[in-house]
Amino acid sequence: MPRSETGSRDVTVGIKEVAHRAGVSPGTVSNVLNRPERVAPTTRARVQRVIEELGFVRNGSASSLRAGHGRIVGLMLHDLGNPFFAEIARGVEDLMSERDYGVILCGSASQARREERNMRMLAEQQVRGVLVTPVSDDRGSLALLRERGIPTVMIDHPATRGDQCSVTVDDVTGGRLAVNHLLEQGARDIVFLGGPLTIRQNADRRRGALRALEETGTGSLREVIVDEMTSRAGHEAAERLLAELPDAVFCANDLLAMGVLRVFLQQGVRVPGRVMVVGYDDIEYALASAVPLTSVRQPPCKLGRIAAELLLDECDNPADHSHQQILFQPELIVRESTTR
Amino acid sequence: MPRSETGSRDVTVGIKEVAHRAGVSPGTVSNVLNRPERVAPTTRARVQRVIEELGFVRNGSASSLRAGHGRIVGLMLHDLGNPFFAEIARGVEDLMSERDYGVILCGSASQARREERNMRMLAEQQVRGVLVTPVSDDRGSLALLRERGIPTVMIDHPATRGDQCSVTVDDVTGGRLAVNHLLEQGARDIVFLGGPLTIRQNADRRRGALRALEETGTGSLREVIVDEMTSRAGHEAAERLLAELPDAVFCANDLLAMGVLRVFLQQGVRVPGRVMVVGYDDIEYALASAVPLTSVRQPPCKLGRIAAELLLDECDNPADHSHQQILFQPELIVRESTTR
DNA sequence: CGATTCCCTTGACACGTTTCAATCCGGCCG
DNA sequence: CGGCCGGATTGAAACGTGTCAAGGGAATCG
Repeated sequence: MPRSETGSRDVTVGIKEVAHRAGVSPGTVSNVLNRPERVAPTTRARVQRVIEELGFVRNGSASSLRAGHGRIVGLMLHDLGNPFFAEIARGVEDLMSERDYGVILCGSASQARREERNMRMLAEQQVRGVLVTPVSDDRGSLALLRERGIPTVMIDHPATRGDQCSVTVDDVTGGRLAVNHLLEQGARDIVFLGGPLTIRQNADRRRGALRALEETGTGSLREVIVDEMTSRAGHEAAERLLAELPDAVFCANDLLAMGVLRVFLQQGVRVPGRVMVVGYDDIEYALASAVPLTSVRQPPCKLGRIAAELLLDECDNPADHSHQQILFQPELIVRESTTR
Repeated sequence: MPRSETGSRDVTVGIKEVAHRAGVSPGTVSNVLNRPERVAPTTRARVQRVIEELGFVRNGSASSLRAGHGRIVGLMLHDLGNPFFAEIARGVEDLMSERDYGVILCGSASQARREERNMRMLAEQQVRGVLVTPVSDDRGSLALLRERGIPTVMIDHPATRGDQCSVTVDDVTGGRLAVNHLLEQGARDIVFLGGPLTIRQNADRRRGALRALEETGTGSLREVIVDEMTSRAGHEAAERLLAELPDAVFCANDLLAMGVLRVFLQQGVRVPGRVMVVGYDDIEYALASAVPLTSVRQPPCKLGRIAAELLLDECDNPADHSHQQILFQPELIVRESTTR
């Protein structure tokens, strides 16, 4: 039976069927879809009407198979539960949606193994490019992509080589701002509470903190390293801190800080009266928390959007694309949690 | 020049190259990838070693083209910036990652037009199925998918017909719980603050609120409807409420509630002393907010995970899959914002 | 020893699109 | 009037994999 005798929609309409109905060749239909300017206006209109009538939807798999890549990019983030990363995702999704690209979302949970597995999956999907907040510096899983000529943009991690773009916020400065502020407020015994130092953000924020101490020649830094950067982890770390309270806690992100804050308040430790707390990221909820949180602000949505723009630029103009390392400066937002 | 004479990896290694090197036919390699049990152990091992050596990565486009679908599902949510939806995304991504599926993430911004455009994109990508928190009831864009035989699971929206699964939380009960509690606490002049009533969640939560009033025969409900369900919108709505303060505000989600809370506290309106505030979703930050927020708890991560399981079940056992409508009961978490 | 069975393996085709060289046609110039 | 040019269209050849009917070989059974 010949397919689609009636005008009704059919699951299986392809470019051929459209071509047949419009009285043109498949090649012309393809041109209408991909380079409309090469098709005569009247023909184009006729084809488009048939497409509409039949409810034709292009088969993306066939398209990417033939073209070598599709209109899809990958986005790999540490933790979707963290509003900071969720905002990055929103920024990316926004721009990609405008440009008619799809986004495959992956969480690495900061584990190199998961990162690598997801990278393989993205490579399989023939993504056009990948945006990633990498787990570590060893460009292991990134190599997998570059081997295959898939452009990569790093978010929140500076590119160490000149062969790719990156969009970063200066974490050393961020750490320095935070600890300088604490020192100015009179804190001396300061705790750095962060995730594994193999993750660059933690290492840099800690380094910034140390630098602030060096520069001023005052104060000392204790370090508490936890596995995850969640409020639960902050909660547990704070309980251990109760035994020997510092003057201030500098947390490597706001989730940790909120966990710390909760324990302190529950236990009657006055914040900032007894201990000051600083967070990082300035997520929306830092402002609204029990004691409004002093935090280092980063612009996550912008980070995502700009990274997405760089990636698409590299995809669309591979010839005259120049790799850029964009560095934002963080901003310290002072609130009650550090002002006595 | 014959390709890949050396042992080094090559971007263009395909199933044929692997087959050649392993001394088998392409069909066998395909079997190793897709139905390993049909291949003799020694052959399988040999092929797998060559795959490893060559760094072969299967071309997903070719695979989906031939098979009719790939290992990718779509996930469409209202708003990635809302932690409630971010948690759903995390639940979905978690399970899909375990099962080696990829997730294409889309935001609808609660707009039917964006929803439909994204649905088309997902259809083009030949996704295996779609998880969606639909914008409205008119199954317009869902029809696009079902026409093409793409399974759909609705999250946080009951299926009106029996041809699909859904995972929902009982929003009417949620609204009733919240307002009952407010009435018990002595509130009479109550404001319902929510997004457009065309979005089912808002309509149901409001309906639950009304039902609570009917059942007890006390109190009255004013309604304030805003466009977006963000803390900014809550902020603006609260400023308008200042002119005529109610006894309590029942917010259709926590973001709104946090916006309201901020304005009240800034303006010296005591919470709960002068006005009580209830939120919805019980996001992580509701607990940590300036006045810990009474809220209606829903299990977003579980919602996402279970929806994902239902979808994969439908994909893998289309024959004996029975469509299920799973309904969770919400739970009222009482905190300071409503306890005088 | 031959027949039968059961696994493994093979090889060619089809999936729907893009691409590109070839063709066609109408108009313009000499 | 003939030749030429340039834009519009054509048609067939890939792209890399999955599928399935058919082939092959070893072991088992009569």
